[in-house]
Amino acid sequence: MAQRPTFYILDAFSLIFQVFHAIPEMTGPAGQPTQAVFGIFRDMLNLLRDRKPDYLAAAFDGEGPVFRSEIYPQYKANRTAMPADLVPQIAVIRRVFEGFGVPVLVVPGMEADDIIATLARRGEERGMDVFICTADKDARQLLSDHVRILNLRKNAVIDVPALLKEWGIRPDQVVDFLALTGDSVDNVPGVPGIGEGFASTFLKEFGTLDSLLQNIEKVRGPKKQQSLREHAETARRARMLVTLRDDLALDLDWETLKTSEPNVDALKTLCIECGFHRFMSELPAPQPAGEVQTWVADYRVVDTPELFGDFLTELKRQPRFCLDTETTDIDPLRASLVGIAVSWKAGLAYYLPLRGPIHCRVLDPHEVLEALRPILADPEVEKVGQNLKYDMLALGRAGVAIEGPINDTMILSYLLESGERNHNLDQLAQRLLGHTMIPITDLIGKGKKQGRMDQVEVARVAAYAGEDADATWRIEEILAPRVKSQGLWKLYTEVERPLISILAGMEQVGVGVDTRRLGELSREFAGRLATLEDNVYRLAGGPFNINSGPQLREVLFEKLKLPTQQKTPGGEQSTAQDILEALASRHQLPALLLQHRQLSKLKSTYLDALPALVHPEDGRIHASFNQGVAATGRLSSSDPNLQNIPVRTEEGKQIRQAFVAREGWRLLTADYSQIELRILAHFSGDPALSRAFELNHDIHSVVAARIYGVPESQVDGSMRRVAKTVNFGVIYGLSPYGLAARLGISQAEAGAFIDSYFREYAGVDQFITRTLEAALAAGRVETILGRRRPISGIKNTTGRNRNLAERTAVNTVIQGSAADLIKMAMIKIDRRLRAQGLQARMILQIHDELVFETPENEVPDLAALVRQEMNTALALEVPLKVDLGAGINWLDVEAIEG
DNA sequence: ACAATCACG
DNA sequence: ACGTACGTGATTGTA
Repeated sequence: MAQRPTFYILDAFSLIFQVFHAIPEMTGPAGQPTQAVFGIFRDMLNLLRDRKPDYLAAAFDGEGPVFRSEIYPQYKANRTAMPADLVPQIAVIRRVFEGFGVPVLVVPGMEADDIIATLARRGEERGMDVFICTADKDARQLLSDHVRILNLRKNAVIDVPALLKEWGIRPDQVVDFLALTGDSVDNVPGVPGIGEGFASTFLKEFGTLDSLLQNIEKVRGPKKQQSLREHAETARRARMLVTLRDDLALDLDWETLKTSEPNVDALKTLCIECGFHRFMSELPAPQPAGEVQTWVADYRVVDTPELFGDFLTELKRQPRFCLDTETTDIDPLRASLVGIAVSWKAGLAYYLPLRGPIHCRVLDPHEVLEALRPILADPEVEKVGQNLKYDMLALGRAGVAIEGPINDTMILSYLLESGERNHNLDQLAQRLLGHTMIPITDLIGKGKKQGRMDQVEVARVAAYAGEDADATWRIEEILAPRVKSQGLWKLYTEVERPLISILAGMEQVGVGVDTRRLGELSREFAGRLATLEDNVYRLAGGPFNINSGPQLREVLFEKLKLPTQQKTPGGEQSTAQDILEALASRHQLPALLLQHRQLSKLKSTYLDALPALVHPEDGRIHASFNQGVAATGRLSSSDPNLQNIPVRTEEGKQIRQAFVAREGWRLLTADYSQIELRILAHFSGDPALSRAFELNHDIHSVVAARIYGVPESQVDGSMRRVAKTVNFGVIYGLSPYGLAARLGISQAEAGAFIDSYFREYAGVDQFITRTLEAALAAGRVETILGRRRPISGIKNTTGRNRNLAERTAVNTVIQGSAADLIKMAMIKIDRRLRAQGLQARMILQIHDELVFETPENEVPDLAALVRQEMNTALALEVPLKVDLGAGINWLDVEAIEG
């Protein structure tokens, strides 16, 4: 059967508003707002690439009065004027459509919806498969066998069966459905008291709105009856408003609606104007013949002893150089060296092959490493690299250390753009040099049949590795001056840079793991899970996959008819923890599900996953501590994440028994007590808060006493719990809604607590105001050591982006300053450990906690040293407090009194 | 690849 | 009138 041609109709304003609100504020090089342009650009790229439409059109609303306003003057009256940031973007978006060759349709006095309806009908009549790209619910009345709705952002298609599933109705019932429920987006009224659920039930029973209104007496519930009687006329009128016209007299030339080649030049110009560098490489057609980006590159393979001798002579003359190691594995602690690339001048690099395919010439690894050793350790020679921690570990494994001054482009980039998650070389090269790097997949492939670097021709590895070293060198020359001129050099040289080798050391040492204990716990949990499953199936009336969201939803909300509480961002009924906890009072099943969830999470994420990550050579786990990820300045941990080992529940805690010190050694833990609240006290200078810390009082009880207005002796557990939640709220960005949700109280009550808190702690209120003012003025916030994070959206005059921006601003100052503090402590402790010649090693960092492994007899010395350095890492206006403990594993630690 | 969920600070 | 607590990473199921 012949494929039907496809016709994609874009509801321009629907898409524009959708992306405008979904994407955080963005600005182009000239400071102009660009996020809606960006979103539409991306949608167009995706649409053309993934769906390859045969026909395309974009519909805009026409100028002039709309016939619906004549039926109902308030139509769309609740729409605020278009946001000021969006207005200038519309013209640019029209250029985007133009550039991609999308015909734009506008009919005076007609809304885009009616144009779309007409296009859809006509397309269907011509035998096309029509897809309407819109977020508008009205469009659902147009659904048919060959007309569907495509949500571009979710890439989800709504068709007739999907409509039946969601609303329980046919397309011809959609207008009646919307007439009942109303449509707040267009200010179509609807019948009060009738939501989607009732509308669906009524239409299933009565078929149409008219039939329903004629049989109001048969409707169950007197209130519903009355509301229907009172608002019958409104509903009839609403139906007229939502009914789309599919009979406009459009003079269509189908030839012009055919998808045409994009105008790459025009789109490129637009990308440059808007600063969309990442799109440049995704544009379909090749570069125009005229100018060619020149990447002058001279990459030399050093594969004979003579060449290596010459290379070494040159290298020794360099005060600084860039290096990049090529290995067999992305995990440096499991990797073997394949080669080393070196550069000290833009456009020039040398590659030293150490391993390769059998027919390729390589150098003697031992000789190369021995020759490099003194240079890599030379305190006078600066080593530049991208993610040097990797090279330190990979070379460390081969017995060679990188010491002395270093310079890391990944970290430089992170300090400049802490909000960016990607500081990898490919992106930096693209952004800063306009150069597209050779993808690693060109060499080793991808997916299942991925090869290894040592099986690739030396010449090809040399081109790849040379480019890496060369690009890194060039990037350092751009970024280092920027970091200096931005006033971030001190933070770089005194905190981030020294931290690199400390983290490498922590990863290299790793942590001991008792895999037998993990196995025992896994078997124990498996047994408990089996029992739980039996009971779950019995209560559910049959077996199903408890881990499957859709299956679980069916059991809870359809089979057992439990009330649905809340939807996920994707529009599904949520089965998250708090929902199940609320449902536990109505049925036995949710409580069992919660237990099952907890145990299966612990088993799969920790008990069963950790043993696989134990290193075969030393039986320890070597996680990564990532320095360039968290936007606030925190570290993160991965492979495995050792910063989220369970501690909050009894079941979870047991897993910590499996993290052990070696024979005769101890684990020593040191955590900052209430670090974020102390930092809040420091910044706010609030006397009440500061005094509580000076007197070493229980902060949650103190706050409880003040917000309840009672003496501390009268604070009970539940008051303390409320105060604790409020305290956390202040750090995260307090709102009545959020506090109410967490405490299970009304927003009004939550608001009262917040007011009370800010009355008692006026300094905190002022700190928040100050922070927001500074954020608004500078577009960014700063931590105690001057680490910066841009706050986008803070200038929005309305809406949720603004609120999010404000919460982010306040939280970043506190969380980021705490991160600065513990980083300082790590550096000072590391120095003291070396200076005093202790054998103890720092092995973990968990945001406000450090874990060390130490010979038992060094415990007292280490404890004193750690306490002192942590307490004095930075001079704050309030005292710091550190809790210490030591034990043979991470669970059974005994407190060390200071 | 993405969404939902949940482990931690 | 909206919908949020901040910051991470891993696992699972599903498309």
